[in-house]
Amino acid sequence: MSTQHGLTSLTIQEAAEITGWSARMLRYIESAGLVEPDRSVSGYRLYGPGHLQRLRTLKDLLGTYDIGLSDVGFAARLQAEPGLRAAVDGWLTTEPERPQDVPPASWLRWEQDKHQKLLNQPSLEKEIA
Amino acid sequence: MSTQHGLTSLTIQEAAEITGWSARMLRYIESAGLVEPDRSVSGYRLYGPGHLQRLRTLKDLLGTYDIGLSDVGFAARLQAEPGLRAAVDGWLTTEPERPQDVPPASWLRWEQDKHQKLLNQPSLEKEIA
DNA sequence: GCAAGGTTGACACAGTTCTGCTAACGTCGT
DNA sequence: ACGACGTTAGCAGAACTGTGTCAACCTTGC
Repeated sequence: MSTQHGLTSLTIQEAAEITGWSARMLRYIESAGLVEPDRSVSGYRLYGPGHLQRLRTLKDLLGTYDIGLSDVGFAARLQAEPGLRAAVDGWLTTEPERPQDVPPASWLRWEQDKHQKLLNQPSLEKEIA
Repeated sequence: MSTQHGLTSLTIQEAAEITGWSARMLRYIESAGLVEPDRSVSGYRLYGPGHLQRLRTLKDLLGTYDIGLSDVGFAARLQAEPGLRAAVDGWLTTEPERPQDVPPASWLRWEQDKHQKLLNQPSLEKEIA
C-alpha cells in the first residue's frame, strides 16, 4: 500500500486495484475528460478520494444502465452546450403528429441492445392462441 | 413522382430523394426508432410530410453539431428513462471538489474528435526557440 | 404478366469504442 | 545502481456504427 506519496493520493495501479478499473482504462477515462487526476511534479497521476469515488460511481453508472463512456461523454456535451441540448430535445419532443402510436420499446430496445445483446425476456409474445 | 399512393405519402425511394438520405439509411433510422413511417396494408413504408420534415431536421441536427444517430438515440433514452437522466446528470454535476480546475475543452474536444479528426490548430507549440 | 420498385436479411467494410499488451524511456526507493 | 513502477505512443482485436450492395421474394401499374 505504501501510504507515503501524499497521504491520500494513490498511484494509478493502486487506484486501479481499489476501483476495479484497469490502469489502462483509467488513462482512457482521463483522455475522455471524465476523471482527471492531479499530477505530481514528475508527471505521475495522483488519485485522491474524490477521484476514487467518482471512478466507482462511474462504474456503477455504466453497469446499471448499460451505457458507455462515450454516452457519458455525450451527456457532458449536452450539459455544456445549451444549443446542442435545445436542438436535440427540440427534435425529440417534436413528434410527427399523433403522440399515441409510438410503441415505447423500439428505440429503447435498440439503444440497449448495443452492449449486451442477450436480453431474452420471455414476455411480449403474440398470443395468437 | 406519381402522386397517387395516398395524396401525400411517399415511398421510400421518393422520400430518400427529397430528404437526401439513402433508402438504406431511412430503414436504418427507422430501426433506430427515430423516424418511423406508416405502412401500407402490403407493408410498404409511407412517408408523410411530418416524416419528411423530421428527416430533414434530423440531418441538420447531425450535421450542425457533428453528432451521430446513436447520440440522438441516447438522448431519447435520457428523455424516456428519468432514472438514467438523473443518474447521469447527477454524476456529471458532482465534480470532485474544486470546480475551477476543469479546462472545459478536454472532453469537449474528445467528443467532437469522434467524427472529423482533422482539426489542426497551429497553436499549442513548445517554443524551444 | 412483366418490369419497376418495395421488403427483409445478410455480407462487407471503414471508422469508433473499449481494452490489453508491448516498447522506449523517465522516476522512486533502498 | 537496480528493480519496480510511472509516462506516452502505438499495435491489436472484438463489438458497434453507418453505409452500400446483393439475394430472394412480394406488390403495383400498365
